[in-house]
Amino acid sequence: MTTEIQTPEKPTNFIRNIINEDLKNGKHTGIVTRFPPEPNGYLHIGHAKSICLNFGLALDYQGRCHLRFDDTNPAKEEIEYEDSIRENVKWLGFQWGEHLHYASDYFQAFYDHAVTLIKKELAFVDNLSAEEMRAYRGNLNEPGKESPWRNRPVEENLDLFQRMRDGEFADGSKVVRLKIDMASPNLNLRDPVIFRIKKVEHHRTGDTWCIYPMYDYAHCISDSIEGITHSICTLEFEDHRPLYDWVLDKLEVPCHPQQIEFARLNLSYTVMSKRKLLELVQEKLVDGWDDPRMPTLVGLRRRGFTPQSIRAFCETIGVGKSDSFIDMSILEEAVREDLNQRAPRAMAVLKPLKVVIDGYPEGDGEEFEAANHPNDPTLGTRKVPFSKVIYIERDDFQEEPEKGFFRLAPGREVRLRFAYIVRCEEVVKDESGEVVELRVSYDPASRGGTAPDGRKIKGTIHWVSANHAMDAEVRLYDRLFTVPNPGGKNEADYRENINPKSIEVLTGCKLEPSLAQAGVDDRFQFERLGYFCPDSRDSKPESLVFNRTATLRDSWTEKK
RNA sequence: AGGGGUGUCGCCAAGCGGUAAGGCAACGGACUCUGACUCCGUCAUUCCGAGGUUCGAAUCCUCGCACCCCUGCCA
Repeated sequence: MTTEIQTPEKPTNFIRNIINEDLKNGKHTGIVTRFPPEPNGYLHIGHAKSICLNFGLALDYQGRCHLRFDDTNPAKEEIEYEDSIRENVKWLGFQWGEHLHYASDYFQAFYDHAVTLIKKELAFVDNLSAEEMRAYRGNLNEPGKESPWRNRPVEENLDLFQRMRDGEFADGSKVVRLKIDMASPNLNLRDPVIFRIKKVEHHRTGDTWCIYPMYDYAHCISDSIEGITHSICTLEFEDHRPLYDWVLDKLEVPCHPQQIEFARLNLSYTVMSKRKLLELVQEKLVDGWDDPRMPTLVGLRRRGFTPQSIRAFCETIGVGKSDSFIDMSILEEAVREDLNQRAPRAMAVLKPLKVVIDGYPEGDGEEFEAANHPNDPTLGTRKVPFSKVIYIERDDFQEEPEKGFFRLAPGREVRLRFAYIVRCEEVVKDESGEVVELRVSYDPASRGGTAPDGRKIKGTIHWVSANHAMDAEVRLYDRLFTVPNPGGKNEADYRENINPKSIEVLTGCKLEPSLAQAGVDDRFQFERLGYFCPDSRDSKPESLVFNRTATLRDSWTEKK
């Protein structure tokens, strides 16, 4: 008998294999996954991998994926993070529909199940202090010792637990622990704590609780309550799986989801830990959580990354169990691939060099019809004004052209994109010898850019008409760190490896007028330079600010 | 008395006893009004190592080696 659910012909991975098997042998008829962030920080590209995995699986197998906030520790969690997380997931293009859940929705269930465990003599209230408990736990090589409170009578445990809940005891004075095995080689099984006292107001439940469940205990029960079939988490929870299974085995719960672990994302030239990200923000080493150099989703968004490109990235890196280290260039390549297809082209001169076209009439000049995309006519065309004085990129002129350089140089011809072929006739310098202006002649017969005599013009450069140009600030972003693994073991303090050139602010850049209409979500390719977008925070109609998302590939500079 | 994982091309990653997919990178070449894009071609006789089983092993067995994770009342 074959399954009705068609197995997608996507690149396979071990998780899909498990699901396929479960569907085939009838263990499940559909799948339910979940993305369970703790609302204590901003989502980053590593979370995107998990989001794409969980929501992607649900989509492919026509199941569903829940968004569940793992809000079991009110001391660390804040409502503002929640909003950001919801928005990020939505921005990535995924929907949880009815299934927005909170671990805090299940607080009563956690409590009731703990009572059951106590009654079954599988849990007890412990008076040991945190330090004592650490001492009793043993270590990697030695077994732990049982707490002297481990064999309290059930009634006493029940009474104490009730009073913990009622707020009779101080924070830290008591916990409830499972009775598993203090000699287990798996430290997670040495009578783990499942409830602790924290007289802290919870952002959703207020002060109705002063005891809060621990992750290991809450997570498996939450999964079960929601009917999750495959509970996907990262590798460091592998050691917790026996505990996940133990709890569900001892309790009468709706179902027993299968926990599956995969390798978290490591990206070169950035850091991914919440702690380091937070430090970067707090120490003002970056401009905030949404600094375009940050690997956070808000940062990537402000930088100009599209949801599509991030999803494509997650698709291409795959899912496995071996510790992987993905090169930043893969992420960059993902945006280029997406934007190359969709971004309208425009011309912008970042480091302007004035060029006067001798023989060209003074005045308003003329307009050229420019294609918005060289390979996709459906993106239409726009008018680009041209006149006697224009700006070109300083880098597109070399007084003494190096070998292989085929742009503008004294006596050489170059094509102004969409406009005319010009020849450099004169180089004007200031007292210090710096080139400040070029005088060029132009070939009126080459209007539009093609030479009527069919002569080959190797170089085509971009330009902006001086009279029509709009001034703008352009921020050139690069990798935040100078070393591939700034958070690695061998790197001293990652702060010392921050790339001083990770942001270069250019002012007085010249943009073609059509860019004035750019909206926050618009992405452009500035021809021959890269992909850019207006800065969502700082760009104003009267003072434009653009961010560079990524450069174009450049086999010329690379070769040098 | 430690336990749990992982090792396939520079980076990811398929493969599940029948003779090493794919992507990115790299390297050639074609095309080009973006040194972009696109397009063609090349790129692991070998799968951490050593033995063994088998007609046949990356896949099974044995013994090693390397790396990652675990001693929160964090998740």
